[in-house]
Amino acid sequence: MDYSKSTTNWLMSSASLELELSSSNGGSTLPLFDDSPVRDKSSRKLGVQHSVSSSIELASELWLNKDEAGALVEELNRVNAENKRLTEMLTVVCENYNELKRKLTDYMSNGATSINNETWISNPTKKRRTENFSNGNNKNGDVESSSSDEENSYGKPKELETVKAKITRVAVRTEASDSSLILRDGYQWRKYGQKVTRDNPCPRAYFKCSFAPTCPVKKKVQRSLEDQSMLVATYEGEHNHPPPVQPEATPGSGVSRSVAPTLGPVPTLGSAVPTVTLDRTKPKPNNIPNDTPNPTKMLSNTSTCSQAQAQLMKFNSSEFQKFLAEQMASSLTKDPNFTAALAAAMSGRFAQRSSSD
DNA sequence: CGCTTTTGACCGGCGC
DNA sequence: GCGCCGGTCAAAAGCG
Repeated sequence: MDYSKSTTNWLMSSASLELELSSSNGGSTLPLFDDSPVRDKSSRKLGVQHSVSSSIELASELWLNKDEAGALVEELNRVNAENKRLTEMLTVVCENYNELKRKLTDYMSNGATSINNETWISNPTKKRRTENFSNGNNKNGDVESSSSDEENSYGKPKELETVKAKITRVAVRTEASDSSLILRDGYQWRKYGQKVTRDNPCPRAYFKCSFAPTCPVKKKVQRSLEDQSMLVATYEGEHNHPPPVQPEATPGSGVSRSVAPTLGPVPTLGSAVPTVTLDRTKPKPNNIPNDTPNPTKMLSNTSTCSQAQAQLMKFNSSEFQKFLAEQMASSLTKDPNFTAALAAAMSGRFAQRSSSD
């Protein structure tokens, strides 16, 4: 499990941060993150330079009025300068990210052992392999080696699965008074069952991803045995669709669906089942919607990681949130489709005005 | 009316 | 083979 990649994916997807980090005069590419996934180069050639030059040509083609074209050029230059400023900000964020990643790697290699919730329950009579929903604590220390297809005892014939289901686990702290088993992670889930299991008196709820009809991802949610304010969710499989763009706004609004904080793609399971702990009891910082992915939460493990958390507090700042919003706006200005649509709309207005004059 | 949740029944794996 | 157990199904109920 690579927490840094999850964070990277979140950063890349949640705020349209696919920026071409080229300076306005040079165009040298600055890598976003050390481990940024390899992307189609052609899809990244969307710098402001392209927008400016093509827009100027477009403007000169569309309008003969030099004043208006000049105003447009001026505006584009302003956007260009803003983009440069944002690029610098993003560079700082990237540096912080890389530093944080390095510290996290050190931390993981030094003290934090992999958390594996998949255990053999020490039962003298039964050796049935069970899950431990008690918040990732391995009671007997007997760690089973990886086997991510543990949940194949379904009632229906197994589908032709050549790839083993990816399993990951997320622990979420909820209000003590909150007895529901709804865990909002940005996806839409359909509950299809609930069971009381032998090792935990709290019922376990079973969910299927309902955002896409063919999505195979399932989720099990159960309260922790030790700390019943902790909800432990186990995700199985990988979403075959992008996360919903609009997470559900408020709990309890409209149809009661289980929509969870966007945790990004279900992380790949290595030899250990990771546990990510979210704390939903704390107040939301700075206008962050309830279901907005939060890098701090995403990287907070069940073990304390004060150094990493301190670093990640930067991501939580209002400045960073503002920065994300600005990046989205910036991404729009760099989209050639958006530019063309804007030009078409403006040309329509100018044509309308000139005809009315 | 359509969708979701609830809940008892059913199925298959596993241990004895 | 039997019983236990986790996981799933599907009819009924609930809800907007």
